Order: sequence, then structure tokens, then C-alpha cells
Amino acid sequence: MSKELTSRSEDYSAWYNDIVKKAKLAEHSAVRGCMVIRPHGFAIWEKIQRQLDDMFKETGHVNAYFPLFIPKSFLSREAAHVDGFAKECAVVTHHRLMNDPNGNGIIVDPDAKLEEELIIRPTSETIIWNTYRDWIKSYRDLPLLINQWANVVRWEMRTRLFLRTAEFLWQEGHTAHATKEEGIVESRTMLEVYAEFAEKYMAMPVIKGIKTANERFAGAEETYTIEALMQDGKALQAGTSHFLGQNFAKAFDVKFLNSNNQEEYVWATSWGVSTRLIGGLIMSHSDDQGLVIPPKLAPIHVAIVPIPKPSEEITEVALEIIKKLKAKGIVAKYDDDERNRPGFKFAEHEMMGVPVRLGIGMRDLANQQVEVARRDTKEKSSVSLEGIDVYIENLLEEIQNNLFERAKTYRDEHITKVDTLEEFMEVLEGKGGFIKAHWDGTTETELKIKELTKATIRCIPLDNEPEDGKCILTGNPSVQRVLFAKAY
RNA sequence: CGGGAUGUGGCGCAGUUGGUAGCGUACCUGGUUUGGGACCAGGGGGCCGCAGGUUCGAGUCCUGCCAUCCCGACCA
Repeated sequence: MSKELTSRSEDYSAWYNDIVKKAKLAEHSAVRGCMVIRPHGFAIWEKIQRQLDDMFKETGHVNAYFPLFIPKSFLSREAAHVDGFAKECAVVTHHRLMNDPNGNGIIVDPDAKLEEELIIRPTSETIIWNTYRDWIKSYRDLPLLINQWANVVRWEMRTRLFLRTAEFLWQEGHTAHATKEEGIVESRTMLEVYAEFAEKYMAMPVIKGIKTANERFAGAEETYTIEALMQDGKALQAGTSHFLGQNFAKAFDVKFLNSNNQEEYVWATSWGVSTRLIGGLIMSHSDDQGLVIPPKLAPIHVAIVPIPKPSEEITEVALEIIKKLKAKGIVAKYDDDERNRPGFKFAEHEMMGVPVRLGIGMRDLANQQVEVARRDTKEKSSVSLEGIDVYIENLLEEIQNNLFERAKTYRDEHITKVDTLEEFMEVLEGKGGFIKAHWDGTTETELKIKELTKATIRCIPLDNEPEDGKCILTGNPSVQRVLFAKAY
């Protein structure tokens, strides 16, 4: 491993790529746009999965699994949906290979052409709603609250590890309800779940809001979003929850009998977050020394480094600490690798984002102490061995809070109100971040601003306060400010 | 998909007018070291992105393809 990361100030984009590779989170594969998620990256994803899955279960959802392949005709059932996805799908056309008669390896067997092509799912609304038709007959079958953990494929032209890959892992919730109100409540509930997860576990502050018609999910009546701000001043859409109205129910003819024996179309929602969250995690907290993982998502909380190398006394103390921490649900690893010296290990654990490092040498043991180094601030202090487990437990909580507060302070300092287009451009090119400005509510203006500035409307915040003003582009009346930013 | 750049041991790179591949680091062995990325000695590892072509001879020249990075377009 080379010893240094590109610094953030030098080249933020190169820094991001360096972190992903040097913290061993992921790497490019032999397939265009597809990544190999390495054990360290996948361990973080597993922590994300476990926590979210618990939260989904607590809100009444169950898991199921639907096919990877979708018959081509399904995608054309919902008109807006096909417009939104058709351009970037991988298509399966044949089902068999054969030896090349000319001896050039293996070729696609021309006789094995599929009667109907199969699309590798870019999202599963269609296959799921086709299934729901058979599952939903009565109001007693509702609500149907199902989540799926899966991979999806979107043939993106330009990819970036975790942020936008051709194949990615995600969860997609698909629910069915008897009434419009219930559907809206569900989509709002799941937005709250996402926001809570982002802030409490990822320590990533988010703004909850509604997407404009232009940014809405293909086939949705309303798209709710959580938007986070990265260290370089660009926004990241971290999760979305859609109220789908009756669009998919009508497209797939999913009806139920209500208690008055009348037939009605079902109301739907869908919601998802993906491995993109890991990209958000990286860009919220990490620094020029490497990855910083909030304790609640860290696969390993504490690294214990013997100084200068393992000895009987040090190992004994280290194992005792590990045992005490384990009882508190804290994962500690004793780095007794004799190949590397302490300085190397310090740098390595910092790169990998381990929240707390303990250094134990004979000098410490003579004083019944250990050296505690926290990853977020890089502060070091000597702490008594007595009660070290409680100390670390509290410290992890403090780190978790500090990361959130730090990110929130940065985010709040980078929300700027502007009233003119000149100011808008100036802030966008200078300090960056979110810009709160008046907009006349038309898609035309939104697109024009995007063309002029590259900034998009990230959302209309849910907690927005009404305020009369004039659109920064057209001067037409506006009743509230909306949130603009350049986005990933 | 358009413009630009790149592709050589795991990683980072050098390789001149075409002559049969080298450095740093990592790895293995031995020794000395060890409180912030150790040092010495010895050693192993390369289809030079892939496929064609030119040539007595290609990492080097030509064509096509693949992948990655940057800038656009696209992006739920």
C-alpha cells in the first residue's frame, strides 16, 4: 500500500477514490461499472443492513424475494415508468452458449433466442405488482408491507465506486394500502425511518423534503427524499420514499373488495436506500488520514496495539480488555501482527477508520494505564486500566455524537439564503452547499437554472416556512424558498 | 455516448532511434531493531490491458476492441 492519500484540498475526487481503495472498501472489477465490495466495505454494509432491517421489522414490514429478471413487456405497462428506466437497462436475449464451430471459444447459440427478452431489474415495482395482483383480493389482505434486499442493474454511462455503479445492492420496500391516506402515511413513515437511520447511525445530518415534479421517481405521485451535504459542498440524495398513488395498481390491475363489497384499486408506496450510503458515509466524516467510521456502523470499534510488540504481560492485559468490552457489545481487535511496528499500525488503523485505538506498552502498564487515541479528533490521552471498558463505552458514544455535530455544523454553515441569480452563482462557485432561494414553481424555470448553474432543486424541505418572495430567475411570485445544490 | 488522458510484477512508476523488461514499495528467508509508516543481506514474482497487423525482431509502430480517470451529456 502506498503511504499517502491525495489530500481533500488538492483533489476531492481523487481523495475519494483513494479512500475507497486504500481503506479496502471496494475496487473495480473486470466488468465495466461494476465493483467488487471487499470484506471491510461489506462489513459496513452488513451493519447498515442489520440496523435498517430491524427498523423495517419494527414498523411492521417483512422480507421477501422476487426475481432478478423482468419480462420486457412488464416495463411498458406504466408509461412514466418506462420513460424513466428504459434507456439504461441490461437485456437478456439468449439462454444458451455453444462452442464456436470455427474454434474461437464460446459463442451465443443463435437457436437459443428467448421469445420474450428479460430485463435485469433496474427496480422491482413491475414484477412485484404483477405478483401482488394475485395476493390482494380483499381489504383484509391490506396493508401488504414487504421489503426486499437485492441487487439491481442500471447501465450508467459514468460510474463511481459506491456513488453510482452499474450494479448495486439496496433494499426496496413495496407496500400496498386500502386508502390514499394510508399510502401517504407509509411513505412519510419510511422517510422518517431513513432520516433517523442517517442521523443516529451514520451520524449524517439530512434534510427531509419533497422532490419537484421534474425530479420525481418515474411513476410516482410524490417522491420524498433525504438530502445530505458532503464535505466538498455537493449534495447527495441518500434515500427516497415514493407515494405511487394507484399508478401501478392500475397498470397491473390490482384491485380489492372493500368492506362495502365494492372493487377499488390499491394504493402503493416504494422506498429504497443503497450501497450509495457508504459513499455518503465516507464523504461525511473522513479526512486526509483515511476513513472515519461512526462507532455505530464500525465493524471493529477498538484496535489494540502492543508497543513495541506483543509480550506476555501486554497480551494478557489486552485480552482482558477485549473480554470486558465484548460484554458491553464492543468489538475490539488485538493487533499482534509481529511484522509491523507500532507506527505502521497506527497509520493503518487510521486509514481503515477504526474509531478508537489503544496503545499498550510497558511504560503504560507500570502506571496501570493505556494510551487511548480517538479517530475523529486524533487526540491521545492516558487512561487508567481500572474501568477502561466504561471509559471506552462512553468515548464511543461521544465520538458518535461528535461526528454528527461536526457534520451538522458544517451542513448548517453551508445553507445560504440568496435572493438574486448573481448571488446564487457566486455562492455556488464559492462556498458551495445548499442554497435556499425562491422559485416560481415551474419545471421550465427549474431546468433553466440547472442549465445556467448546474445546480438542481434537491427538495422542498418538509419543515419549510411559507415566505413570499420573487423567483431568482423569472421574478415571478413564490410562496416559499426551495433547496438548491450541485449534486452527486 | 462525445472530447481529453491513461493502461508495464499486488500497488506506484521508468523504459531513448523497434533488439527480448527495470526501479520504488509490498511479499518470502535470516539478522539487528521497535512509544508515529525501521535497517542490512539474500530471494521469489511480469500473458507489458486484449486481439489482429507491419517487421528478421514489437512494451515501443499501425488498426480494432476492453477498462479506468477527468470534462460534458445522461442519471429514480
